[in-house]
Amino acid sequence: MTDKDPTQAGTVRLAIEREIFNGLLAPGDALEEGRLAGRFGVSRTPVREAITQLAQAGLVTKRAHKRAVVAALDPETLLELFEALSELEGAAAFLSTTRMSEAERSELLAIHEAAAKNLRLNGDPNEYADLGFAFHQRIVSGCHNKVLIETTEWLALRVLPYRRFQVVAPGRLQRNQSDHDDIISAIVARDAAEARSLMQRHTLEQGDALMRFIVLNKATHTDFHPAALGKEHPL
Amino acid sequence: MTDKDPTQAGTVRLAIEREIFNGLLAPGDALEEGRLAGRFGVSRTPVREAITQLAQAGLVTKRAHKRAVVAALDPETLLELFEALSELEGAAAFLSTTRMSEAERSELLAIHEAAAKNLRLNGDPNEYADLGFAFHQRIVSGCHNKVLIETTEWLALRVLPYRRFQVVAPGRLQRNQSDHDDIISAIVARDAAEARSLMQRHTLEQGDALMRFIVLNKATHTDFHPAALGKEHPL
DNA sequence: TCTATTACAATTGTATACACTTTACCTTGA
DNA sequence: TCAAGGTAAAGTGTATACAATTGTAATAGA
Repeated sequence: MTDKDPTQAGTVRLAIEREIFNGLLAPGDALEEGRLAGRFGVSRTPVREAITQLAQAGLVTKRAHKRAVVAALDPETLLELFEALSELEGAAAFLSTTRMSEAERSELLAIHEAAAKNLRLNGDPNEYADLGFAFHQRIVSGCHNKVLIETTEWLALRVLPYRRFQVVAPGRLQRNQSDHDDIISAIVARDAAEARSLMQRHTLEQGDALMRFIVLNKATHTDFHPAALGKEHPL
Repeated sequence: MTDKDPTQAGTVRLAIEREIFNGLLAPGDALEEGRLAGRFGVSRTPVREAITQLAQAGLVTKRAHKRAVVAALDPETLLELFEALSELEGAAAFLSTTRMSEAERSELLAIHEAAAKNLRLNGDPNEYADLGFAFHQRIVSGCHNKVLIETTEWLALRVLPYRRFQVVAPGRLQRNQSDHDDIISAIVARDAAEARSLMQRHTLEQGDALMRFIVLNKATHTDFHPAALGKEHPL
């Protein structure tokens, strides 16, 4: 994901990505090329190129002669993202069950153990969230299909800020860990079909839980913006 | 996919896409900004922006200070693309089975019938290929999940030129139609799980068939470029 | 003859200037 | 007061000029 792009356009793109993820730039905010150019100390050209890239990645929306704005994830789109992501992660789990190397499998187990320990000892919830992301990411990368990995991470990138909300939802962490337990069991037992099914349901459930969270808090999509969900993510 | 982008950058992007698909630009060909600008009668700026978009879409590869080149789909990547695509199209078929409206279903059936008729009467193979694409596309769009649709079409775009090869592979058309028959049956019977399974296997089989075709013809990836597979596609 | 170094050409990356479109506000008339 | 039109301001789209980097070929040395 973090490609070493020495050009200013690449640097600016990463900077804007960061600001989107940690809440400095909220969904709906306008991205004015001139203003950003001034803030980053470059001309409009690399800023413009960065925005084009972000638009292609779906993080910002851009229409001709209109200001680019940070993509607003309305509840419907968010649900669609989780649905699509659940299929992709499920597929990855299916393939990973048989394709992961021993080293990859043991690394996955180590991450899972660390998460369990964090939960037992009431550790830092943000650290647990990071381990959770690592868990998903390792299962995805274990499928050894670059296209599938890239596609999955591309979608995961867009829901990442929202996925983190789990840390503030009561009971979600335990439920999350329990799901991970089952997925690990299926993978260890080399039951690929079961791993797919569990993984898919797990990701879908994350989306549903997020939707319930939104409804219960009568929140608009800006209200559950990452900035409102506790500490920012050290990307 | 075909957004009405009135800017020159958008126009140039579509023009380059066309040239990639119909073989004027073969994988590995360099995309020189200045030369393209001259050919299209615009300055380098919109050309550059178009290339950036194409790079983000995966159709061309671009590294800092290096010339952008048309993405070469080596056999491994091609196989990965089909594997990922099979999962996405399978998922779409699963969802479409229960989500398609009556109108959408009957339209799908009409396309399938037209393809069958074309095959019975030994019609134009290129027309059959178009109907085949329409068949897949309708099943995908029937899932009513914009994110899933966009993601699937994004991958399908990259294999589109190669997928067409079926028209010259002996026996593929009949086998293809037979698969479509089964998929239609599952959808009509509202058997979502079966539709997913069949659709996934079908797309995967298309990839495998393409690989066999490559091996049998001892062809490099440039040899089975669309330009060598008969008439170009009127995109 | 082969290799390394260096200068030059070709191409990309960036800045700046300007044209066109959109937006917002203000004026004018009913 | 409100609506409609126009005008100015803001912002994006494009062209062009220049800087920085890379590819290449020629030359010098072993």
